[in-house]
Amino acid sequence: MKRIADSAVRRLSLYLRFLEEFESRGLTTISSDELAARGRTTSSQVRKDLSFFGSFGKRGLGYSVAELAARLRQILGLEREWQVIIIGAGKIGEALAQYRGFSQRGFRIAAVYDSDPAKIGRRIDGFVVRSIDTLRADQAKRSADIAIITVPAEAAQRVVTLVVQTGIRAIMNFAPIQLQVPDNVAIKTVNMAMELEGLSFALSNR
Amino acid sequence: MKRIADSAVRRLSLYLRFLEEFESRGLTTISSDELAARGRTTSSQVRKDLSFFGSFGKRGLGYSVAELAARLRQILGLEREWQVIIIGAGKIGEALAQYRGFSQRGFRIAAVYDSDPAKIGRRIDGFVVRSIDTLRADQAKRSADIAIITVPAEAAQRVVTLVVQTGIRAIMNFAPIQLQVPDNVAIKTVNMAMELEGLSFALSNR
DNA sequence: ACATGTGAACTGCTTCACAGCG
DNA sequence: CGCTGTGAAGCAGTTCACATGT
Repeated sequence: MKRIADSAVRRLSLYLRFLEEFESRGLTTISSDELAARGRTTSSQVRKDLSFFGSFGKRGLGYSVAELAARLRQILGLEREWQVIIIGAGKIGEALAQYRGFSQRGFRIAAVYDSDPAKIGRRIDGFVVRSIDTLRADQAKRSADIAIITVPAEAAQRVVTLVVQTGIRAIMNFAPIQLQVPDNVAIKTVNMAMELEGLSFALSNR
Repeated sequence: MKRIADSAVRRLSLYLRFLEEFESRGLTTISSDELAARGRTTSSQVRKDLSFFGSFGKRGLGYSVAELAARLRQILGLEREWQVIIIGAGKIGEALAQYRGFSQRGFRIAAVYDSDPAKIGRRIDGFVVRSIDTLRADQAKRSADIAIITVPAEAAQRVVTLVVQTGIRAIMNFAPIQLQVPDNVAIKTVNMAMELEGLSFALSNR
């Protein structure tokens, strides 16, 4: 099976959002053209993206909203609930711990960790902050699927190495640093300062 | 002038980070090979990216660390300070308001806004939350450059339209929704749930 | 008639390879 | 001789255009 582009997966997520929106408005059928308009892309793009996984549409008619949404959830792995842990109980970790957008989509926050004794044991948004030292033992019984890293840059690589050792295979990194992980671990880095620099560049070059 | 790829601009930001790291270690010269190794790319990629803006290297030698860093700062528009406002004083807005990674790079948080009377006037991390109703008047005298949107999805489009009206030409959006802006406005959307879905996809397809 | 699904064409980013210069 | 700068080649992602099914 040929590898699908990262950008295509992002678009699938988008399409799913739009389908849910259409579904809640009571629409039962949608064309690639309508999906494209909603997502600022082209109808060919939509059809190509979908055709990668099969043929879900009816010629002359379009796609069944419910059916396509279900298929996308399946493709994206959203039929099950994923257990997520947050490492780093600073402001950003705290914000993510209570972010409703995650649980809404089946990402369940299982625990929040930190290494700072002043934070361990504190309660934030319903979670008692646990010591990072308990992570390994916790994972042995609970086994979370995804780790969100919100520790300072200096600590990030050490934390990620530990996280990978406990068997976690997917990481979302908010530390402004490029992390080394084995090939079989998926990692997405969100570097907010870098995004701002992109805007700075855009402002400076017009 | 040919348009440069978005991915290339991201890499320039990365290179600058590495250069600063090298600089602090006292290195004065660096080759495209060494930069590439640090950034998980290739030396040709590095040279191509840089050659887009001129020739900064010395053949047989490499690049002057200080000179290249300065040139990148100039290219990225980081020689000046940018005024940033945050709209939405929820947990995420609050986390960003105090995030040191921004000020470190010359992005100065000028104000935090919200529309909730319960939040307006409250002090968070040194900022008194201002009413969104004062934004237009504030902008007339202060004129921020960049707006970070951390309001709920339902409010985001309305807020962005207002922000654009006040003359802001760069937006970083954390609301999980695709926003409409005029062509002359730069916008970067960070959709954290969508990033997690990318990880979910990766976990489901191995 | 309408909208999908898909090869083929195209566009643009990345990698290669080497001439050019220090 | 080493490393840059850059055309040319290669590759991946996007768009086109049309045959196909309903």
